[in-house]
Amino acid sequence: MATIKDVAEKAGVTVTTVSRVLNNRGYISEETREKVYRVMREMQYQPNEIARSLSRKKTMILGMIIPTIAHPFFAELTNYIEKHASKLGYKILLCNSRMDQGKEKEYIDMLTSNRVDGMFMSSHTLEVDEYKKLKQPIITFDRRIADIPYVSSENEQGGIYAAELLLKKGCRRIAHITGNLGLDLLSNQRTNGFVKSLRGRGVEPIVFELGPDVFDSEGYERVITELLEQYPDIDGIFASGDILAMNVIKVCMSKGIDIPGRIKLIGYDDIEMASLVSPALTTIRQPLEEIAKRAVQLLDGLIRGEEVQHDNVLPVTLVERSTT
Amino acid sequence: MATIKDVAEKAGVTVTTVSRVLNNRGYISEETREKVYRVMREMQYQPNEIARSLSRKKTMILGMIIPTIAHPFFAELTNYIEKHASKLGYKILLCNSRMDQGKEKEYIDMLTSNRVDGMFMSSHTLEVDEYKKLKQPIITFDRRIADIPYVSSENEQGGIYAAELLLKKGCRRIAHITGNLGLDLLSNQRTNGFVKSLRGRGVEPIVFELGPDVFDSEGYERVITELLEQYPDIDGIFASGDILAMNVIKVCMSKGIDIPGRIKLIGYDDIEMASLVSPALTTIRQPLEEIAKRAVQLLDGLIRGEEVQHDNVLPVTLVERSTT
DNA sequence: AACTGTATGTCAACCGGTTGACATGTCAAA
DNA sequence: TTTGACATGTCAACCGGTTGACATACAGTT
Repeated sequence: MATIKDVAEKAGVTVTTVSRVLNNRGYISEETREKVYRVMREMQYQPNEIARSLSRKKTMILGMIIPTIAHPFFAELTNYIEKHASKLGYKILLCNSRMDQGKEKEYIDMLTSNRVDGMFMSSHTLEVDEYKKLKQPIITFDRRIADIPYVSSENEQGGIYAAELLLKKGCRRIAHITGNLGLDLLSNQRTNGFVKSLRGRGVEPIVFELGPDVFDSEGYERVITELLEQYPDIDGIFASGDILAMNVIKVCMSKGIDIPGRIKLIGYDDIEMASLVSPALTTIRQPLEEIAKRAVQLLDGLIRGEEVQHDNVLPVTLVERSTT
Repeated sequence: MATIKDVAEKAGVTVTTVSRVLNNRGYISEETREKVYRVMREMQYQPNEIARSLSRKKTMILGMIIPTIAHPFFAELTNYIEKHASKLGYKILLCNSRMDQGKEKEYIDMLTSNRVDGMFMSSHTLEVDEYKKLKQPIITFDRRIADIPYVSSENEQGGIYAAELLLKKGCRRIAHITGNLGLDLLSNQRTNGFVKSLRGRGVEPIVFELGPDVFDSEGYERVITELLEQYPDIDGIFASGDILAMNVIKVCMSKGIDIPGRIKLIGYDDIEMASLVSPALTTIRQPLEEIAKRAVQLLDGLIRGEEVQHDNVLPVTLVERSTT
């Protein structure tokens, strides 16, 4: 690969001049500028970003730590993160923690070693102290950790919407299936809002919590089947994620339970798939692109050394389709 | 951030010794090794990978260029790529080309500038020559470009499986919906196999090709609706992707067309979602994890300067579910 | 004639590691 | 006593850029 020296020699100038052209600093005549650019093109010169990063102490790389990119929610989130980050010139290093503490820690160290300018954390398997130790700019999703700025959505309100809709539709025997509540995530507030709202109307929901290790369809199906067998009179279900809700549809189909006829179902997130499945899923929509955009703005702000807003809670909306 | 010099000073040794400890080279006494490690821990030292990369001329980073991570097929593929790449110590830089030539070119340049050790290309909007120019180790998916090693699956066989199943189920008025055939992808062979197989049995399929810009659900729906209205007597459809097939289900549902009653449907890929939707999708399964694993092995081989196999075509299987 | 703005060049330090060449010293085996 | 494996140190070049300090030279103003 050609280096800045090769370019300088061939163009008959010094590396300082080439560097000036490259970085638009100091005085450069139009003539020299063009000559340098021409030589660069001829030699197919690509400046070595590694060397630049080293001397500038800036990599323009951001780390994205998520449980798994295979999950549509994280895939869509990451998609928007990449979209908005690339507008500002940042690249994304992808890290799938697979809900494994060891992997998550390794990835954090790796990102630190690679001197990324900042990181997004959407996997939170570690202890709070582990995160507090980190000195790099960080934005978390759906989790408050000390003074790390976070982005989330009105989780409690989402739960309330779900409760109100199910009640309005006449459900009285209502269940809620949620991920592991032990992880101290803001998404647990969905459960709070839902339960509180129902109790306020005299309905005591059945809450089913997934184990910490349940993150695949088989696990979902097992839990859902169990729920339906244990409480055969259920007439409404609020699942804390769309994929989970789709599994509910699947299990109900296989058991001949009609949705929305016998059971009304509400999901959460509004991933693209939600409007594709049959019956189309009623769900609580998180503004994914807004969330991503905000997260990118915040992280960029932190990197620039600005003060940024600590709490960033975006509104959710009820999207009614065919499962209610 | 602490540097190797700080560590050396505090440990009372030279940077050479610390470097030796770090890289396990030369003679180091157990005593010194431990002392150095202890100091590293105390100072929370993380070696600067940027500096290492610069001097070693190796970044251990791989680029992954795909149309969009929001599409479940690419999300799952990327997931497995990351899984297997990380086992070998590689990290993944994520690049969404969004089917835009400009973006794809920018990303290739960016990856070159960042001196990634190799790249996976699953977005192919550029001219063949653009790819041939590249000197880095590259693996492509589903496209043959000169002597760049590629991984794909038995696309033609997949098409044949689909044709045979539809015929066996009694379909006679058969349609095929496929992505843009102009892109010179191996996946176009699905169409070849399908069409050839049907013709061999005296059935002439209706082939609907998506425009080069169609890559969203609305576009899909429009085309599918058009197809169904233009040919109301269709009794079998082979869609060249599962997401596309799910859109077919959606449109049929909305038009009151029963699947598999009136129309039998086969998808392609077998993404996770395929078994989740209702009715569960009959599809041609690509061995995604195997494909990813092979691609990682190949790229790693190229990076190590080994000779690797040029053609890597993995078997597909028919997965029969409820849409046929 | 003195000054100023523009356009380059020269030189060298720096970013934070890696690595090779070579020197020195210890200790145990031959 | 010699030899050689082991353990560390010293020194400096190198990876490929960035950047500041300073020098030189020319053209146009005042």
